[in-house]
Amino acid sequence: MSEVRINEAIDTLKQSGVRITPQRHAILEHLIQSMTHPTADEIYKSLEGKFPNMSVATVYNNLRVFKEVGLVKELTYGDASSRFDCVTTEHYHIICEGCGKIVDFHYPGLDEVEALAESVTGFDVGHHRMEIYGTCPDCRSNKTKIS
Amino acid sequence: MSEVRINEAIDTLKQSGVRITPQRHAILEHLIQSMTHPTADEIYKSLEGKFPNMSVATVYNNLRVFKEVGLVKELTYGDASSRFDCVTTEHYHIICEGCGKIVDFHYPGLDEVEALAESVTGFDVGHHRMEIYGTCPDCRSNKTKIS
DNA sequence: ACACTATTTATAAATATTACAATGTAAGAA
DNA sequence: TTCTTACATTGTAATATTTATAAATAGTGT
Repeated sequence: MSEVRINEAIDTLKQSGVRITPQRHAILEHLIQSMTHPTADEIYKSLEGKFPNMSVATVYNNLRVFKEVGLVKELTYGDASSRFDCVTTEHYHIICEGCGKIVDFHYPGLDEVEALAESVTGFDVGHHRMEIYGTCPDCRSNKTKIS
Repeated sequence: MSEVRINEAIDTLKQSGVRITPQRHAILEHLIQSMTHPTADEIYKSLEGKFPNMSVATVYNNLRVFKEVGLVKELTYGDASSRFDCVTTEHYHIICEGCGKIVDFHYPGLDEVEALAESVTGFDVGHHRMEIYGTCPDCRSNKTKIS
């Protein structure tokens, strides 16, 4: 279960010399257990019960720490809030333009494209980002009902 | 030259029933001629000379109009300013993590990935976004000099 | 136990973008 | 042409996300 994954994550943190505070544990737990890709504010709000006087800054700080260690990826969306994704296996995201839902889907990894880009542009390639946009089944059926 | 492309873009706008104001013409011209992918603020600043009392809001408004017509794509980067890219041929971007430079590079288009995502998730796929991150030749040579 | 460092908190600040009301401008009808 | 109406622009205020900072707190090692 997610127990295992939390412990793995904590080990990773310890190995990087990051202290495990109660707040960090809770944020990590929330990230791993929630199947959504929460925003910083969603995490903050969902932990208000357990930590009535936790600060939003703490959430942001620790998400940055997790990012630096490589446990978490930030998905940026312009003016809107970033969403945070606990990195486990290699996967991409498909995003519903109707309701904003984000669904994971697996794909081999676009190594070819990286290689080509590298040779064409002379860059040293580090990583890439890919997202697919569309309409999820729920939103599609809602649309057809209306029309 | 870019003359042609500007006229094509203006035709597209006219066909969509969008008025061609001096400001719109200038923003469009700047987008097409500049090989960079400017931010709204960069466009605003670069047109201050010609239009001393143009408002930033005008730039944002018209970029939205251009986006709706499909002439322009917005590249969002979290908290940082969005950049705007005049859509011409199908291409992707490689972005330098050192200096922020964005370089275009052409690639066949990831139709396969879209198809797979569609069948796996049940979404109706509309479009996708892909970006590659790395270090550009300039930044790489700067780094080696220092070390 | 003590000194030192990392972390959290609370608040203020920075920044990008949007909303809104007022003014200006262009296109069509009379 | 002149009136009317709809669209554009301007200027400013508001919103929202994220970061910076300083003070308070907790944890670690000697």
